Amino acid sequence: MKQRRESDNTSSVTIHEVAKHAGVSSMTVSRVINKNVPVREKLRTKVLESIKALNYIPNIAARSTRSGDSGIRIGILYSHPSASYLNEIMLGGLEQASKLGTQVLLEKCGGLQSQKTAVSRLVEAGVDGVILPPPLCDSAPTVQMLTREGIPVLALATARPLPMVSAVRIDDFEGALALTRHLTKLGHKRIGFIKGDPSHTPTEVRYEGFLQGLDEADLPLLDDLVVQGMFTYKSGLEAGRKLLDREDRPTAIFASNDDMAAGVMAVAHGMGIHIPEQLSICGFDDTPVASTIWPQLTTVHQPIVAMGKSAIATIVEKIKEARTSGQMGKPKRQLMKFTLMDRESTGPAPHRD
Amino acid sequence: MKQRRESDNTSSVTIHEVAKHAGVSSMTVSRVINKNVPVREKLRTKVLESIKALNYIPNIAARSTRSGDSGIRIGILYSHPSASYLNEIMLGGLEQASKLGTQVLLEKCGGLQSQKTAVSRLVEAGVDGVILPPPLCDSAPTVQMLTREGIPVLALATARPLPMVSAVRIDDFEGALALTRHLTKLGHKRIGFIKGDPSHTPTEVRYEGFLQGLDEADLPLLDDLVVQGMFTYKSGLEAGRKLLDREDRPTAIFASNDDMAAGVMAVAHGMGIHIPEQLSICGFDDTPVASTIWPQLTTVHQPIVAMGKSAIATIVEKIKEARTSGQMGKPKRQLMKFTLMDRESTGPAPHRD
DNA sequence: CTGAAAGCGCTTACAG
DNA sequence: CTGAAAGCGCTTACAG
Repeated sequence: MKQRRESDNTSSVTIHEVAKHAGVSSMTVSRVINKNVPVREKLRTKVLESIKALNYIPNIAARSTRSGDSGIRIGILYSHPSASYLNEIMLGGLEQASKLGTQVLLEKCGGLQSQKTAVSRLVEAGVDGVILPPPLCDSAPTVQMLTREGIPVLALATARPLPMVSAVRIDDFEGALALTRHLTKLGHKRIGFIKGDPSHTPTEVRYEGFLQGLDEADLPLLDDLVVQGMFTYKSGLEAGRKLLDREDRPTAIFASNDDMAAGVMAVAHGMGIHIPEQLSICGFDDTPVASTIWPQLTTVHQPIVAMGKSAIATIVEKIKEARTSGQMGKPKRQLMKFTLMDRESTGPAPHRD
Repeated sequence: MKQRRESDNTSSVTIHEVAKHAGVSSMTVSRVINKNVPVREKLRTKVLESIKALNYIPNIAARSTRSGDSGIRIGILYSHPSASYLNEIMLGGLEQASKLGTQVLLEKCGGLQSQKTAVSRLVEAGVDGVILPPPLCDSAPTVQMLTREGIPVLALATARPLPMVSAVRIDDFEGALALTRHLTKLGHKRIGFIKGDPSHTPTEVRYEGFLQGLDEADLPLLDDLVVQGMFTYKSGLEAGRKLLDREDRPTAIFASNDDMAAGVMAVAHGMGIHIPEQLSICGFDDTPVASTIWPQLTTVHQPIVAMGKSAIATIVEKIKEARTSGQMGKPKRQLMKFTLMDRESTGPAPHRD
């Protein structure tokens, strides 16, 4: 283990000390750090060595004062504080914001009236852009209020972005399709499906992905195996009972999110149905509950933290663009990669009795 | 709704513009913003008005360059990345760090060997302090490696802080006691208890709180109703079966954390036991699963986000103190308030048959 | 209690 | 490709 630097209890290494050590100007060090500018290879190497030798890490706060990002204020307007994805969005958002030196304002709201108030507060606070996590990401009135004020809006994790808004999201259709293929490849033919809250855009899109998956495998849609849910654990419990408490129950159930899948699993546990031997279950989102329960849930992972980061980065770009060009411009759309998490809650279809 | 400022697409309001507007110097504005310094009431009012009129918000990044916090680097060393509390710790930590302009380095590790490597990396990166979330908060070897390097350590959410480390935590004993009182007041006399992982300090302390609660209610400890768990959902499932699959089952079960409580609940659902009418269940921590499952779980809320914030603030103070005095000094200990979340999983004890 | 000056660590803009 | 100067928005340290 290395010795601590003597100077440690006074302050950190600055760019100037690195410059001195490397025998160049601070500007050259700055250029090396910030990549994208050409520096002669010889100098670059020397600087890099000095950085290592002195254990230099750039002071982000100082950087952002000058680079212009630091004046930017982003609002995050949310309406569903208990949702487990919200923490992760904030986590990614704050991390990115601190990198950019951007400020973040959190604003909570409930119904439509309170959305108006919340938007006013954000406008008064002078935000330069607003990020809308689900379910607000699909709220036309909110988007309209913001847009009318000339404030760029970014919808996070929506399945179908509204016309004028930027968006960071995954392809819900492809995600559901991948999950369905996973089940059909395991030999499942009787697959139950639990829909989500009809007012959320991913609900329909995920269902469409499921249908496509059945189609590809030449499987018919079994109407009575499609049940309406509300994205809640409790609705999963109820849907699970409907699907499992029958003679010809499905060999697999695709719940439109993890919470509902967890509900189904509790019902199955209760009926003494072994998972995955007798029943495969999968969810969607890969929220914390997916790896809490047993067996752990096969699901589609949304990279929420990364999406939170990207949301900040994207809207900051949008804002700077607008400042430069003086007009709103086209919305930015970012599609993130999802991951199929093949865990223990799915397995080969049981043999016919 | 207010009109957007004309200047909005160029930049934010600065302290100087406020000063001009109020007819004072920037220093006076700075003093008003930063509270703790005396300013004549008349001037203060004028400044406050100007701040409001111009909609001024201080630029945190700029502030921290000068105020000295900005050079500080804090490491967060964690070993259990999937734990649901980790996100919240990070959330609070990053938020506070961005306020202070402090930088945060995340470092992940596994077993003891990898802890050594991780500590080396943090030391090389020149961190000025390290925060240890559970379960590393109780790892004597890790603490020792860090302390030997002269780096202040802060243990987060430990039940019993090691000698030389600072700590931010709740009182696990009082929390468990409050929960037990809640149950005994509801008339429960046969209360099952599921212990946590024996290697974590909260395990024993929560158990002691439970014992104290029984004692206060003049209830005997029923040995066969105390079951060992491991803080996992699966261990809760197994413990739940042990406790419920018997003639004289308890009327209430106190699981040492929420994940295990969720496991017990799944077992109860499976056996057709109604909650809370026939069985009360409570957990500990108030992690996301507590409000996901149904019925929602009565539990003890740890203010994790606030604890993450406080951890950064506390260790930054510690570091500045050490820089000033030139020596380590006493560890700082911060006790946060917990909240008893009385939800739907607990109710009056059922009548004797 | 108030202010003018200097400086935090970095980057932008201007020269070469 | 490289550097000297100026400046980001704020606070510290020094005068009054």
